Amino acid sequence: MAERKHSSALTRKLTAFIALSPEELSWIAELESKRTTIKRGREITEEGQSNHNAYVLQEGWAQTYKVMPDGGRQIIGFPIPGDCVGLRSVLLWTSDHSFSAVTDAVVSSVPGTRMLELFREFPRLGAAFLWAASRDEAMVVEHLVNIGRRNALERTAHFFMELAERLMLVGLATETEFKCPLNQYVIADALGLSAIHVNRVLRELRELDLLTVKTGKVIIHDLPGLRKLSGYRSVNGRSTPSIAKS
Amino acid sequence: MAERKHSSALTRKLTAFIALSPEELSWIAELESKRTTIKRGREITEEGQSNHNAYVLQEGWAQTYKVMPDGGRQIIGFPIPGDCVGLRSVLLWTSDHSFSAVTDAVVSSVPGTRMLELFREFPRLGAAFLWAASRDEAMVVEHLVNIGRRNALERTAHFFMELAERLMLVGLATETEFKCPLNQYVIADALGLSAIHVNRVLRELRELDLLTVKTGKVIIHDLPGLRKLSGYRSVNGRSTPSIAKS
DNA sequence: CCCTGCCGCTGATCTATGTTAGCCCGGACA
DNA sequence: TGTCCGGGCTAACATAGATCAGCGGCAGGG
Repeated sequence: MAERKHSSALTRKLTAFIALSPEELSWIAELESKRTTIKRGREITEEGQSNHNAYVLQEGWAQTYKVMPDGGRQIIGFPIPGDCVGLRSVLLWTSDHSFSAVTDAVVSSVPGTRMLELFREFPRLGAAFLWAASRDEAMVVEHLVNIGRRNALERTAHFFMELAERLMLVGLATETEFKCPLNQYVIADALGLSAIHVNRVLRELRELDLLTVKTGKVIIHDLPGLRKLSGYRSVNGRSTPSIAKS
Repeated sequence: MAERKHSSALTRKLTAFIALSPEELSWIAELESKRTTIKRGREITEEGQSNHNAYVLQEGWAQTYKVMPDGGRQIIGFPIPGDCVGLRSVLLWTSDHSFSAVTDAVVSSVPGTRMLELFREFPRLGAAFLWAASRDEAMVVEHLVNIGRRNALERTAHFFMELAERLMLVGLATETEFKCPLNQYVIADALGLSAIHVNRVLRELRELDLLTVKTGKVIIHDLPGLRKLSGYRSVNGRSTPSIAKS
């Protein structure tokens, strides 16, 4: 939709909320300039460190999660390009989750102190990041409701609906299919289920002619059916009140 | 700890992160000036409205939640005095959850537009609210992990540990007890369990001499035991990197 | 005073999901 | 070419937690 000038995913996202000055834009660009490639599976932050970076995901899939004492883990979310990870840790001065690459990925890492400087120098960016953080929080809340109050079938369906919609917004999905590198173990850790049960549920979704999940690819057979089953409500509508005067 | 001058709970919270100018303080004070009392059980925002207010809880207990199509609901959190509710809805331009009073409560309501003006006039407050929002998000994440990866007993124990710690920070709990107006149905909706099962679990916690939950009051018998059972990790440490120069 | 409704509490049963223990296939690698 | 490994897949069995049905106490209101 929006004509995408050649700009980073992050600035494209933020400008949806607030018009950024050239100076602000160039600072952000500089923050993002230091890019690193990370191999799939690599963990980027561990819980409990105390000197923090923030990361902007540029390419690839990642996951944020917490590990339990018994070795299990709960995946919080799957950042996609343009998403910011670890800002919370910077602000709260305590790393409360881990972050790793699901596929090979490219990230820019920003020292926490730089991030705080940025807010000092360009306070308007505080509001912009607040808006972005609110979107993230809304996603976590949705995830919470999904796990707390839906059974495995609805839950899984809902999960893929949400994923599809997010990816569509970035042009990475169509109405009928999208690429998806998540295996059943990862899906299980995200949905609070066992991998075995995920397998059963995926089979059932397939048998109901709703959704087929193969390695690397998801095919949507019956969108209205899925929507009905999962109680999914799209989060559309203009999502930008726009605090910029003009 | 901090000598509390007579200031609102909200400003006390925000100044923990950033030093506010007198002008900023007075604006916030004005925002908070319009107070309303709401009766217990009253719902303040419904999902799906489209003209939004933000609320600052001043006194009493509240709950934020989503209702499911089948009538069930998932409680997201229990704001306590000083917490801001509905900011997300204002920023995202879509009310994604409901909010109601658990006890009689006092709130200040702030029209969304005022809130946005505030960020335009005093951009530094954007960073301050971003910090506050990060704290909220961390709580939701913790809640997500709790529901996704702990069984009913651990989950319930963890829930009360967290509650106790939050209330202690505001001086509303001691190491051994605190007032708590939540009944078993509400606890169930928060933990993603049935009320019946909550009852059983509370009985078990009592029989294990860990925790007694009575109407209106929670008594902690064995803090280390609870901590061990629930895998609770305190979220202490200075939680303020402080972006203010001085 | 009795009625009503809320809340805590319980036992019996049912079911969704976890656990254990595998098989099979395809791709990477020696 | 064979072996190893990750991942999808399955069946049999175990169990945590939901559901159903109901009791009793207590506070508020007519």
